[in-house]
Amino acid sequence: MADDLFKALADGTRRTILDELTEKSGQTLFEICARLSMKHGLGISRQAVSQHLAVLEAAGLVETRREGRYKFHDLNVAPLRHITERWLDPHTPTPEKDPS
Amino acid sequence: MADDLFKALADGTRRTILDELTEKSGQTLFEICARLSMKHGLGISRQAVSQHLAVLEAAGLVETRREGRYKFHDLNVAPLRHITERWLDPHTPTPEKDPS
DNA sequence: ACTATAGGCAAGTGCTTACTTGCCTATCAA
DNA sequence: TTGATAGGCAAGTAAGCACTTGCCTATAGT
Repeated sequence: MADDLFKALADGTRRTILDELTEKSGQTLFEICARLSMKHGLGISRQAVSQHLAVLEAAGLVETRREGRYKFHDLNVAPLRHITERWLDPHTPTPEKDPS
Repeated sequence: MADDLFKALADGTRRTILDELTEKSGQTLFEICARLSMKHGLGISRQAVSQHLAVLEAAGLVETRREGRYKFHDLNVAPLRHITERWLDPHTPTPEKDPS
């Protein structure tokens, strides 16, 4: 749960994708590919981006909706809100389950 | 910079170490090893913990001070404070440098 | 001096992961 | 129906990472 979230954030390309979705939510896979290539000079294949989006979706950071042949990707920042609380607020520690 | 931080947080054992340092700051390597083993049932070698601490230190999350043959590890939560701001506050996006 | 304790260094191993390549399905426009 | 566009699936590769093993240094107690 928390593991998926931190693992998703561990990759720089995925964080850049979150940046792009922050700037404009509801983008398609191809739109994200184009932006990564144009704005960030990332020479990355469509499948690689697709796999990154799957990781972000598994972490709950991205939600998708299908419309015809398009699939739109929306950002969900809710999981990000309290991920650092367990260390920033020493009064109410929320120890994680031992890593499995 | 931000990459080191997120990479450091990506591992569950390292997050548990941060939990332990939150509970009691200024622990030695052996003390941390003992706690991981006792409280969390982690069968992990001293060197593994040492390497985790090095990663946390590179990320700025842990600071160390030597005293005689002891080396104490202190938690520094400052880097954690604003890591999600770039996505939580859409008005002032802080786009990361392209991943190197 | 000898021994125990606290820690560091470096090479090796096996699993994970980011990425590619190739092919396949589905929707829309002509 | 044909062709183009948007996306998915699966196997393979190469690099990264967590962890171990073995040995070495330094401080402290006897």
